[in-house]
Parts: sequence; C-alpha cells; structure tokens
Amino acid sequence: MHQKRVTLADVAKAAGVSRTTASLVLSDRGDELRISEPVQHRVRQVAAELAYRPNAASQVLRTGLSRTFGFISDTVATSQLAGDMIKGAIEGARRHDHMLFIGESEGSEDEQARLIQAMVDRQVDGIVIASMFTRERPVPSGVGRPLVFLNTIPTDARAQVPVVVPDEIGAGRAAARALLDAGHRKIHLIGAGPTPADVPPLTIAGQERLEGILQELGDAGLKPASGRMCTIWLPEDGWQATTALLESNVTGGAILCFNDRLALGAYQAIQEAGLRVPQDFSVVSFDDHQLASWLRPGLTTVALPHYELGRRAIEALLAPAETATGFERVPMPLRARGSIGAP
Amino acid sequence: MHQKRVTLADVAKAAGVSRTTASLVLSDRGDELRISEPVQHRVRQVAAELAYRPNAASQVLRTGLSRTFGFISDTVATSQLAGDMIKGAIEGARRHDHMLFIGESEGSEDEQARLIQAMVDRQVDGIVIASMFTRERPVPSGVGRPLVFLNTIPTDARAQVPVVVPDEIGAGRAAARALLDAGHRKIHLIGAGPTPADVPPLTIAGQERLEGILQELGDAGLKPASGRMCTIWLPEDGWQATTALLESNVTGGAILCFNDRLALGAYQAIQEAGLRVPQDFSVVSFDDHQLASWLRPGLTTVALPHYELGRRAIEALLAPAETATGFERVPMPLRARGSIGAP
DNA sequence: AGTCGTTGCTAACACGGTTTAGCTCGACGG
DNA sequence: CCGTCGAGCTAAACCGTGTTAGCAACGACT
Repeated sequence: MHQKRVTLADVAKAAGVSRTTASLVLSDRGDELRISEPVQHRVRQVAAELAYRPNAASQVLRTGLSRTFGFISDTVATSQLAGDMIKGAIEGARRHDHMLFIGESEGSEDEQARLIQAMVDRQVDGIVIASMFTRERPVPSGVGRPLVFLNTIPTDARAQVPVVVPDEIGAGRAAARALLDAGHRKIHLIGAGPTPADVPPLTIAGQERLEGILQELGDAGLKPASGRMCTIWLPEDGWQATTALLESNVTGGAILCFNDRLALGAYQAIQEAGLRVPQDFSVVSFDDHQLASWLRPGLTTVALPHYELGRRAIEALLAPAETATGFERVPMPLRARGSIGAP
Repeated sequence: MHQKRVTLADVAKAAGVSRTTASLVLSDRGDELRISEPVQHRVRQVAAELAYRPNAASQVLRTGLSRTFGFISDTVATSQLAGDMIKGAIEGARRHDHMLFIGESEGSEDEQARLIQAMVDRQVDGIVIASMFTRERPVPSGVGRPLVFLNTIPTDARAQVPVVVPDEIGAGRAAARALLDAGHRKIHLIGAGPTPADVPPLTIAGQERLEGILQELGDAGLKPASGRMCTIWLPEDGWQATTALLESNVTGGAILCFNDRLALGAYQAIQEAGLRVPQDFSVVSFDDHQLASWLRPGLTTVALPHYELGRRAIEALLAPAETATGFERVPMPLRARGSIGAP
C-alpha cells in the first residue's frame, strides 16, 4: 500500500499560494520571477513540514530530463574489476545528483539493444557502454542520447563517440621501467611477445601493453630476453609458461607478466621449483587485482584504474557535444610492492 | 538533441483511430474492451512501422508503477562477490521486465536514506537492501514500498521484512562433513573457534559457520583439535594463525578455514614450511572466491551463492505482502577441488 | 413500434509537475 | 484623469499515457 504522497498542490494550498508559485519557489526560480521573500519563506517552510518530495515521473514527463544515467556492461561478474568501475560510475552520477541504471548484455548485441531501448524509454540522460576487457565494438545507432564507450573502442573509427580507456601503452612502459630501474637487463615476458605479432587475438590491452614494453626496452637499447604468448591469461597458463621458462635453464632474472593472474601462476611455478621471489626472480605485472596484495611477497603491478574509468565515463556523458569526441586515456599507476629485487 | 519521439497520438492518427483505442490495443486489453480484429491489427502494424515506444515517464505518472527496482549495497567494490549478487539481481529484474537502479551507501545510514529517498521519488516498485558481509541493521521506516533485506538481518526482530540469507549453518556442516568423509578426525579451525564464544565481533557468518561445524563434529562425537580466532579474515591473518599452528608441533591433519582468503594464507604458511596440500594437510574453506580455483591444488570450498542470493531477493520483492515475511536461507553448495586428501 | 442489449468505439479527465502568457494593483508621469 | 510600468502573483496549457463513462448504431425481443 502506498501511503498517498504529498503533492505540489498540497503544499501550495497549505501555504495559501498557487501551484505555479510553489513550483517556482521550490525550483529556485523565485527571485528570477519576482516572488516576494515572505512568500518564498512560507512555501519552503510548508514544504519542509509536509516533507514534500516532487514526483520524478512527472518532472521527467514535462522536462524530458530524468537525472538518470544508464550503464551497460558486457559482463559484471567476471571480475571485481567491474565492481570498482561501477562504483566509480555511481560516484560520478551521485556528484551530479543522478541515479544509475545498470544492465548486462552478456556480450549479445540483441540484449544490448534491448537494454538501450529500455533505458531510452525511461528517458535516461546518457548511456555508458562498458566492456570488461578492452576490445572493439560497433556503435549502436539511433540512440538519440549521449553515449560513451568505456574500455571499448568503436569499430568504425569515424563514429563520433567519446571513448574512455586506460593508458595501456604508458602502463607497458611503467612496468618495463620498474624492472630497468632495479637494474634488470634480462626480462622475460609471460603472456605475449617477444615480437609485436605475438599477441592473443582480439585483445587490445595485450597489444598496447606489449607496445609500451618494447618502446621502453628499446629506449634502453634492449629487447626482451624471451617471450611466451598465452591465448588465455589464467593462472594455469602462467604456470605452464613459467615452468617452460624454468626448464629452459633460466634460473634467475626478471619476469614481466601481462596480468596478475598469469603472475600468480608464475609465483606458483617459481615456488614449486624451489626458487624465490624476489631473490631469484623479480616479477611485475598488470591490473592490480585484489590478489596482488595477498601474495607473499606482495606483487608489484600496474593498476587498472577502474574506479577512475567509471567516474570519467560519466563525466564524459555530461561534456558538451562538441568537446565530447576523441579518446581519453586514463593513466595506470604503478603499485610498488615486494616482488622486485636486485638482479 | 533528441529527435522527437513517436507518441501514442501519432500512432492513433496514422491508424485512423482514437488515442483510447490505440492505448487499449497496445496494452492488450483490446479483446476485453471489444475492439474489432481488423482495427487491432491495423493499430499494431502502424505502431510497429513507426517504431512506437511508450513513454515510460508518462506510464509511471499514470499508473504509479515504474517497472524498476532499487538495489542498495553497503559496498560494491570490496569483492567480486558483489558483482555476482548484482548480476543475480539484474537477471531477476530482467525476468520480470524490470530495470535496476543501483546505489551504494558505503555503510552510512544517511547516505542510505538519501538513496532510498531518490529511489522512492522515482517510484521504484521495490528496494533490496544488501550487505556484503552478513550483519544486523535497522529497518528504514516509512519507505512505503516493498523492501527486502539481503545478506542482512533486521536489528528489530519484529520488523516485518523478508530476509534472504545464505545458509551458513548448513555450510558449516558441509565443510566439516567433507573432512570427516575423507577420514579426518583431527580438524584445526582457522578464523574462529574452538568454542562458540571465539568469534570475531559483528560477524553473523562466522558465528553460524562455527555453529554448523560444531554440530557436525558433535554428531560424530568429535571436537575441533584446535581453533584460532582472527579478528580480520585476510590472507595475512590466515598465514599467521597457520604458522602458529605449525610451530605447535602439528605436522599434518585437516585445516578448516573460515574463508578463502584465510585459506590462501594457510597455503602460503604450509608451503613455506616445506609441507604440501593435500599430502600433509587437507584444507577446506568458505566463499568460493575466484581465487579458490586458481590455487594449486584447487581449494575445496563451500560456495556463497551470490548469484542466487541476488536473484531471490528480487523475487522476494514481488511476493505478496502476506507471504513476504520471514527468512529464506539459500543453500551453500560444496565445490570439491583438490585440497582434501586422506589423513 | 418501442425498449433493451450488444457491439465498437471515443470524449474527457486524471496523474503531478513546469512553463507561458497574462492579470491585478498601486505608483508615477504627463 | 488617463496611460504606462513594474511588482507580485496566478490561470491555464502542456508533457504522454491510462481509464471511466458513455455515445451511436444496430439487431432482437416484447
């Protein structure tokens, strides 16, 4: 049972003014439209006493603005990464006094279209289309609302959609630099490399991380000591690649993994071989998964700024349409822990 | 700029009927109110041709129903657990053709009240109040919409709120039974115990898991071989407790950890002592964190059914008010992996 | 022939706000 | 004494749908 809500008409009646006046006062246009101070005060007081709350549906209907955003991701669950991204989006929305609709397309274009439709029906003020792993996707057409791609690159380069992505190239450089700074010259790659062609398909993150790594090593006149491409980046794959590395008579040096899960596998392989991090091998990776701080020693990793990504995507929705095009690359900060030692 | 939407009036005009007729046909009340078949057909066809979509704001205003739920959690980010719970809630909402608002209170009652207010303003059809770790909380008053507590217990027991929680007692029994079935008699607890009083404050999960464990052991005429309470359940704490256990001259047996993170710490301590899972120690725990499948050997754990929890909370919102009271305990299934061996 | 019931549709109001156009009244200038 | 102007407020239209009451036409029955 909904107890009956207090309406604007109730407030107006109790304050002895017209609905118009009450509306003007409560939307802070009282001065602009010359409502006297005493009347304004009375209206506000009555509204507070009655605990008046405007009916959002009615405001949406009239103004076309819902103070609501939509956030569609392809997968929410695969990683807690998503959680942080959503958290950032919620915070971004909150700052602008908006609420957030959330939806999950599970990678299906049809389901995504359905969600966009449902959101547009509800007059959202903008939609963020997010992916949990960086990849290319077509831009949905005819949405009629501001759109932002998050962690996703439009297939059609001409499409005028603002894009927010992590700076993976910078991250690659940062990871390599961390090892170089510690004095390492023999750097083994786990997950991709050693040449730019050795990258798992469809993953832009892998491609760009490798690009950054090769740049930074190149600047120091170096190349990777070795590289092992993994099609999938789970701990098991990291374990296999690292075990293979150890069996090739490598007993020390630096290992650069393309994500934290591969690094977990590397830790396991190193420990099972009776070797130690960081005394025998220095390890560095990407993502800053929760896991990284749990390992012994703590894993040094270049963090995916999920919270920032979510927040900035919402901000991008609100940018004026002219500004709102082109890429925003969010920096990926290095989280130094205990996994890097001297060579 | 929004291109102008097609309205019901446009459809009616194009089909040569009144708005009323169009409305009746499109809300499937045409037969009931005797609109002839040819007219119905024409209206539907025209609506499809014009890609007519009803304006949700207007429907909400008229009917008071928004086909929208709210989901408020105290923390989204701490764990990917939240991700699955949200995923379940989204799926539950989708099944009933609803959208989901999401909000995060960060544990603040004020912020929670603000979110509830904003959602009620938007005429949500119900609100789920979720917590990421089971605990007690007061029931917000005067919401005027269906409410469900998820993973949270009302402080005031008389409060008539449906509650959806995981069956932690059953989980405790299942974990203990898994070890008993493998033949273990010496079972060491990490995180809580050995007596019911040895539980970290404010955690209902800990209390109930312990209760289940003690019940199951009691049924077999046993007591825990030892127990170490940890105020916080991070890997570091599990490592310390397990290291202490190993230093007390225990060189084998079964370890029952109160969550997967503690179990990670246990793995680390065992490996650093030169011992092995499951040859020297069998390990079992709770949660089924992503981590559990990544460890070597895979960690046997009793899963928190986050997805189910989220889904059922939404279902509970839709249950008729009379039914909608009391607890629903969602079973926690055992995920058997490789961490249990013979004694 | 008049009454009644049925079929097939529509006029008009309601929902709760925002916004535009305009009304009233007193002061003031000519 | 009349016209003008600004201050301070309000009537009424509007957003797009759902819903109630009822109208016109027509055949059936008394």
